[in-house]
Amino acid sequence: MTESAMKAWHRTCAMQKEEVGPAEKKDGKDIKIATWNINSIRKRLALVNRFVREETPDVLCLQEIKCENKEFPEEALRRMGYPYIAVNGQKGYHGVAIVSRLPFTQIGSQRFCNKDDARHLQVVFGCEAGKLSDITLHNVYVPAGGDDPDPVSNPKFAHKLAFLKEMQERIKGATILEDKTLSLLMGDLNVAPLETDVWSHRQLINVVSHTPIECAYLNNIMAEGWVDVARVHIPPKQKLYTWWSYRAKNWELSDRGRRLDHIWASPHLAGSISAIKLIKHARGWESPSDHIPLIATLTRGDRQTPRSL
DNA sequence: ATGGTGGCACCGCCA
Repeated sequence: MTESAMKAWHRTCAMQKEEVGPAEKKDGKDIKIATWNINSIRKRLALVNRFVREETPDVLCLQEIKCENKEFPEEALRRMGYPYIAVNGQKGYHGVAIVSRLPFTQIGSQRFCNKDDARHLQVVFGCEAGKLSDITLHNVYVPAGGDDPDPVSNPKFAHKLAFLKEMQERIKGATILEDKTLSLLMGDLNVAPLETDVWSHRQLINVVSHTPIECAYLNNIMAEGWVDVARVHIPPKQKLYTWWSYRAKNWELSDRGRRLDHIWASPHLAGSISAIKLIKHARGWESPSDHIPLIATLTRGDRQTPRSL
């Protein structure tokens, strides 16, 4: 681990000691921001509807929508209460979208590795003018990387590493702690960085998603100014998964999961995240996605700036 | 030790 990666990790640990936690009282000013790899939006529209009725997120980042922009079910999502919709779609593969109750002031997407893959979408939205500055939200779908963990023989793994490298260069939270940037980065990052992010560290050490090089690359991105918010709220010694393979006979019983989906915040925003929730039972819904939704609750104070670290 | 499932496209690809 590089020195800066170490610092990023210590930021996460330092926050834990402050017990920024779910004990915090809701006052109606909370914003809930969710991420979910839906594995085809058209196939699972009913599940999205169920999720938003049960959890009422204000903003929802979707990955693997697997459709072109014009096929995205915008009208249905508007009826679910999301008038603001940003889509970066692609026929058959990948594709990301952000649907929101809060208006966007900016929408954009970045290309990675000189490919036309739809793997990124960024929006800026305000949180009640004057109370908290605008938040930049990145929705990312990192390439899975194929099966062979060798970038020489497996171009998909090489692409994954190159993608992570570009992320480190181009998507920064806050490089120094004094930087008051308020940013969120969430999505399917396809890397489970901690030993407790996989069902067996020993058995997955050479399996794509948990190899040392990917974990190092992910830590290097984090070192550019991100806090792993899920691990602020859920201790790193505790097992935590967001994905269970379709191939298991009984996903729940065998419990061979991995934490591939992440919620990161820039340091000055991380302190305003009052809760992280994983909707594990969504994996057991009828015809489910292999990923579950994650929700971050952002508690807006009355102060001009959020609580700092 | 291997193969197991799923979505979309189009008869294989990607996950």
